[in-house]
Amino acid sequence: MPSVDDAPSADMPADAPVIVWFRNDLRLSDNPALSHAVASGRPVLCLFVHDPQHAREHALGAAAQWWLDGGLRALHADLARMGAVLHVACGDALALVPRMAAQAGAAEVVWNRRYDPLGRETDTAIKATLKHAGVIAHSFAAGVLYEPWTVRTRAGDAFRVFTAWWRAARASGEPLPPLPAPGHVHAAVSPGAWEGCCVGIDALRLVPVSPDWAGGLREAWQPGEAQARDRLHHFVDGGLGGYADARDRPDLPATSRLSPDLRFGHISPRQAWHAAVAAVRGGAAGGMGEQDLEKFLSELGWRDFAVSLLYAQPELVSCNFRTEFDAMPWRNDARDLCAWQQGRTGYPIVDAGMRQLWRTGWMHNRVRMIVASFLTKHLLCDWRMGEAWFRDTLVDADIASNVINWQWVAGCGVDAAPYFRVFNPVLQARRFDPDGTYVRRWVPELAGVPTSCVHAPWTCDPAIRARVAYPSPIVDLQGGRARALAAWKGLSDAPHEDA
DNA sequence: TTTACTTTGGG
DNA sequence: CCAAAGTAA
Repeated sequence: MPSVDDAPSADMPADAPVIVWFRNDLRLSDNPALSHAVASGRPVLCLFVHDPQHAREHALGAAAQWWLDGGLRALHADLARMGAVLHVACGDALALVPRMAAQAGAAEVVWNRRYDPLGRETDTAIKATLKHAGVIAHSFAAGVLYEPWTVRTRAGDAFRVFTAWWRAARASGEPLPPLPAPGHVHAAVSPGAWEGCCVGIDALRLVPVSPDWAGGLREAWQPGEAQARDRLHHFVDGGLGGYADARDRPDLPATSRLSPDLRFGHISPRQAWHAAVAAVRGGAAGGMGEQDLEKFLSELGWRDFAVSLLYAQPELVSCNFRTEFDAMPWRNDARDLCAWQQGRTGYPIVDAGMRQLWRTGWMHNRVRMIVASFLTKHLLCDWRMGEAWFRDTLVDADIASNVINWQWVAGCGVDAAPYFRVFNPVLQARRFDPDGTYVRRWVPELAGVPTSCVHAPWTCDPAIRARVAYPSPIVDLQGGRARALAAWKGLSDAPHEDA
């Protein structure tokens, strides 16, 4: 998998094109595959392949498809400014990419690596097919700070604990400085034979039409590399002041909001890393923001850690890391799940988060943990149900982060200790949304409720309650917690490795 | 990346 | 009485 030097096709004419196959790297800067293609001196063909079947079965939910539409349009426009064209095909990449390479008489196909199980399988097969056909296939590292196989224990195993993994990763050196965007792309003439399979972005039908539920997404986001760069600079320009603490506050604009940009590669984690380091260490603040910087870098690290765990164990997309959880007596109550999805649980912080997700395709990180704990603990719903909902509704939905973090919250993942993570949604809300600003923003029914009871409206004065149309709690917190701990204890009685 | 319950010590 | 600190799960 690490970069391979393939037999050079010396017999290829000098004007045989290079195909840059874009996937989760919709950007021009710090794009090693694109830079390699430009540096080769050959004419360049830029290609994106959408596989609806693959997308349906694997992690490209409806909200992420909406983002992809905007991301492709932005990349198309950015490439056009460089003098190049983004060719958009629709179908099975395994069949299309080798065929299109042959039709174009391509000397080389290049891409930036992906690490999810299905992506790896597809890319390995395509690489073999291309090589067999005498076309050079070359892949690059661009989507992570540290590729999964580069961080290993002394015994050569994968790490299972973040802090140990992070120490080893950082000891392997600083991530490479980002590459500049090419100044100009020498585009190849579009092969006539590509007409048949290149359909254009509209034809992918990535955007919802009837009903058009994406209004909230359009208000909240503008996909694209330029917008990602703006978000990054807006975030780091303040020197990350207070990030370490304020990042937990959903009522404050303290997080980077870069998750969808990283998911689709409008920005690379290396760019985020180096921009943050430069802003803090280069700034006048001296060592002041060091703690905030470390916190932000470690959040980038968590993203890589999830990738490396899934790389080591692809079955974690659907199997419990701790197999004793296979016996968990999930209730999976359909009405509970529905109330959770729609933000009608009667717990304001949970409902606010779920409504923010539905409306904007994104949820604050702290609130993600609260709603996930509530679903898997208090409602005793299988984490896979929550994972599927997040996958379909988050614009930043990423297989590795999604499954690893859901397993972590549910207690069946690495670094698990289930009883540590029964979040009390009322206490969490009081601590991290002390004025109720976040809750009132997303649950407008509670706008007139005083702060003293906004996170637990059933405790309000009856006169206030009577004026507020807001559901009663669907589960008792104490009872739900006790039920979850009892279910977990039932598993613990069975033999397992550690506590 | 927690909670809930107990103990302690100051008022 | 209450907050802070300790601790078990």
